[in-house]
Amino acid sequence: MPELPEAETIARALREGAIGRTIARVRVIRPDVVANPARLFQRRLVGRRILDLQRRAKSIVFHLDDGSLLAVSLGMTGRLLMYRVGRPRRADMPPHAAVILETDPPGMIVYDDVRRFGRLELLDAAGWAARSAALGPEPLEDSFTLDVLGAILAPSRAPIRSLLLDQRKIAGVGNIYANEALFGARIHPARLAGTLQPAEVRRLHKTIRSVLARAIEARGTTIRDYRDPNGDSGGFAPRLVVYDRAGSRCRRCGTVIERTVFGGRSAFFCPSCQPAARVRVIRRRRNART
DNA sequence: CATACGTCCTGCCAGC
DNA sequence: TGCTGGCAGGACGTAT
Repeated sequence: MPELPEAETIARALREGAIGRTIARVRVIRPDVVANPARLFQRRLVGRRILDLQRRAKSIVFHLDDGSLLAVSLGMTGRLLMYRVGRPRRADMPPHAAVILETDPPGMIVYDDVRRFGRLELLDAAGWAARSAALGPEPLEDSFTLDVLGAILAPSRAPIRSLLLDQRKIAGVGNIYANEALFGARIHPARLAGTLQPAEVRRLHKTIRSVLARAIEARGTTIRDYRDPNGDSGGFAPRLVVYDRAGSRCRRCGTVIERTVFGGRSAFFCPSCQPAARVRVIRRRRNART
């Protein structure tokens, strides 16, 4: 569930509370969320000090004092909860705690995940570099220019919504913000990426960045499960214009928002503001090879 | 190579 | 009230 803005919100909050702490004890309650063998994961983590926290795509990355990195991918329902002083009372423990890091000074960082699609992975610097290299550019960085987006879209035959979800192409965009950015750019989600006109690419470049930035300002979107490390919901849900609004009226034109499914995921759009692809001539070039 | 689809897992909610 | 089917913010592996 959590996409770039939610992961960024979590990383920022943990920067406040977790940097400088030493991991004193590691409890792996649900080994299936740990990518490493659980014993190894525990042994390597205990005694490490947290030097820094970063976000990459939808992952939160702990930088540890031996040069290793702990990458946390939240899946659909993962949460990183921070208890700055001591430990929560039993009744206040999150119900689906999967991994618990007890810290010194006394405190806790709890990874909680109902569905357990998330993963915690401890990597050395080279391992993390390889993972990061497999991901596309960060859409909020200055290096993510209009030309960079154009070069990603042009050769693709995938529906634009599917392409936006492909982390190897662009990092951090998930289903909520893909749909929101496409509405802002007035592009139907099923349009084939390579068929977008220059003006449409320009609009999309702008709306991808603006919707992500505004969502970070609002501390993320909570549809149901998302919480920040303090347990608080994000504030962006009321600003969603199409996601999860099928049957409601478009805020721009009043047309009823529709929902359709492709690539196994829901797409939401305003059929009036985001018209389907024009009937287009199918151009097929004869291939030289068989 | 690129794209499409099923799968992992639990809980919630609408509809009957 | 209780049950059932559908659906969920992700991403990996396999098929085509």
